[in-house]
Amino acid sequence: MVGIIEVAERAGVSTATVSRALNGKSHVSARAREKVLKAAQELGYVASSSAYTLATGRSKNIGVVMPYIDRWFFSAVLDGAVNALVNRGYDVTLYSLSGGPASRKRVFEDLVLRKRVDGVLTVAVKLSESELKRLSELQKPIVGIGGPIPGARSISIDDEGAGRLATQHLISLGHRKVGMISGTPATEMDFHQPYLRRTGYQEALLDANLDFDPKWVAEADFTVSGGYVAAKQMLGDPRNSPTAIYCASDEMGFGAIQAARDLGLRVPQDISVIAMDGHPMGEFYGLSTIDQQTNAQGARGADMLVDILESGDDKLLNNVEQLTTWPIDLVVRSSTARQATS
Amino acid sequence: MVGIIEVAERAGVSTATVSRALNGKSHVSARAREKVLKAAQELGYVASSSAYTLATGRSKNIGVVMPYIDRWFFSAVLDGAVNALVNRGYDVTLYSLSGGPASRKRVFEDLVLRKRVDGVLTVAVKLSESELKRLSELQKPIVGIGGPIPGARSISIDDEGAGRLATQHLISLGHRKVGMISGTPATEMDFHQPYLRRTGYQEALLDANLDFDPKWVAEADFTVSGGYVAAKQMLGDPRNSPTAIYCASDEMGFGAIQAARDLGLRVPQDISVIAMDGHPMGEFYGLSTIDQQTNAQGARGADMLVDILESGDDKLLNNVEQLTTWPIDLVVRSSTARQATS
DNA sequence: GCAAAGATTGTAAAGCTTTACAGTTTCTAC
DNA sequence: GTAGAAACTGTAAAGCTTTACAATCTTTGC
Repeated sequence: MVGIIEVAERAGVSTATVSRALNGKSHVSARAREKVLKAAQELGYVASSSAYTLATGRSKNIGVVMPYIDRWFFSAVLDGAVNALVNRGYDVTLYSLSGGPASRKRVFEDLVLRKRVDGVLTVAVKLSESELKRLSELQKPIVGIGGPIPGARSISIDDEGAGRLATQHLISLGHRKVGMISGTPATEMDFHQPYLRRTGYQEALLDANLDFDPKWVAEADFTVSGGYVAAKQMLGDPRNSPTAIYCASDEMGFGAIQAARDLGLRVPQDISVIAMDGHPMGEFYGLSTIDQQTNAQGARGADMLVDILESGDDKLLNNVEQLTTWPIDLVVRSSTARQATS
Repeated sequence: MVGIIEVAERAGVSTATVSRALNGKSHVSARAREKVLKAAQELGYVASSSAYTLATGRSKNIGVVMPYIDRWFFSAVLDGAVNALVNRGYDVTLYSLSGGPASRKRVFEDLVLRKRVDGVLTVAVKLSESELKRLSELQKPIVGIGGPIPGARSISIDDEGAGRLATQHLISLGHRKVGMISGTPATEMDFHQPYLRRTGYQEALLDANLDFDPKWVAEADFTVSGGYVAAKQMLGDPRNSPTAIYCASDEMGFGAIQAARDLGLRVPQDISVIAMDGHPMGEFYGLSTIDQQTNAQGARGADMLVDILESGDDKLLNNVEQLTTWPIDLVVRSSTARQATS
């Protein structure tokens, strides 16, 4: 195995100079730097990361913690984060919480403690007081995506505002009977998007002095088939069904569109559907939506984390509560239209 | 920072005994082990992974390399791998190849070399001769998923057989005019699934003495909208359109179903559609498919890798070419049916 | 009770890098 | 030409663990 000593010998300098040259530090003459680079190149030398970490205390590695991996929202955030981090020279180690509370404890106690990561990016995970404390003690910065984290930095859309905006869009098109398919809070998801989005919906109705029929609100599990079942139930009643539906996720929106079609309703002539997320299949299905640029959220969160790490300012590390509200876009496609005058 | 020395002092033993006790090695009396465990618990001690890696040469970390992260197939494999690995005490570091050839080179030269990972799991990535050589030199075992890797272990379905099976299913239902929507090989994907699946399709037609019309084969990019466009084109010609279509991915299948509906064709009465993958939305859309249990492939690949690492048998490490053919299941749903007698 | 074998424990080296500090060289201004 | 400053370079310690080897204790068979 070729180590820094071999490089130093070949270049005819000391290991200290090799280290400085390879890490781009100053106080190295151009000539020495060149010799070192050449020797390292020829030997195919790459510094051992464990020795680097042991010596410096930094791992150039970020831990990403998320409740699911194979759901679209999470994989999109992850993709954005990985790309941003690789650009800045960081690796990503992935921790899933789907193993239940025991694995969750292990993630936070064990893996972070072992100096494996320089910082933690959480997605839709609300840290407990003790988890936060532990990370704080260890000077590990944290950035959360998908909801505010008390005592830490986070990036989140305004879920309530999103619900209101979507609903207002429907109201502005003349709809008076507006339903909603809300999400159910899954156990591993620590935030309250379902609740907040529904609050926004109700406020928009209230502002517009519109009736609110409890039958027009259903809960589903964020999936296509969940949305389908809920929408079919809601739209099936010929005497009292809404003319527009707001779905709390695009996937539920796909299901709702399908349900409408299966009931012989035309979208958008008979029923308007708007959802939210910005799922890539949304364009295909012509689904109007509130786009939250999931990928970019991941990238931004990653960049924030690295900025903190590289600022060198320890004061930035801990106990900074700061919520970055992520902008959302209303994307109007063919699934929403002015209500037919009856 | 609490290190092994503090634990040793508190337990009244040497650091060697602490290390042995904590790592479950033998040659430690029950009494000493108990004292150590207690002291470690009280101090909240966790060994530094960089020091561990430096001393042992093992990182308990697996690198997963894939061309995309936010596409369903890849995130499903990743999910399976992460869960399997966490169960066996390994972390996962994720490398995306979407940054192009430069980042690819960096992944293989740099990151693996730096002793960051004990082994590599690749998904739909064909390693070059030199990449393989480098990994071999470093005694890093490799397992590939999604295609055979010359000179290494891999897990793959029989793509040709899958194409044949799907096509035979359609033929067995009485279809005589069978089309296919094949994938285009994306630059980052190194294997030839598109080609192989199409070969299987053509062989099945040949075996059944059926005509093969070049118009009945289209290429699309594996996405829903790609499948939609291709299917609409193929089904739009009223004089000469197939009565059944085999799509090389479920997402293209969703698009094809939609295209048929938009053309006023009923699925499956007027047109049968079968695809392949086992996408979770397939059940919702009633799409018949060839299920390849993506999640389980990831888990199996991860387990293979850890088995090699923990066998302790160096001969197993390198130059073992071994292809595990992964079983596939024909899942018949409502999108395929016997052809209407005309 | 004792020797030998076996189990347990401790000491210290090894693993590889970064970096503080001290020492050396080069340059500048007079 | 020289003193002083500035830039460069090297030595050696620190970072934390595992583990080979040596030393000590315990058990066993007679």
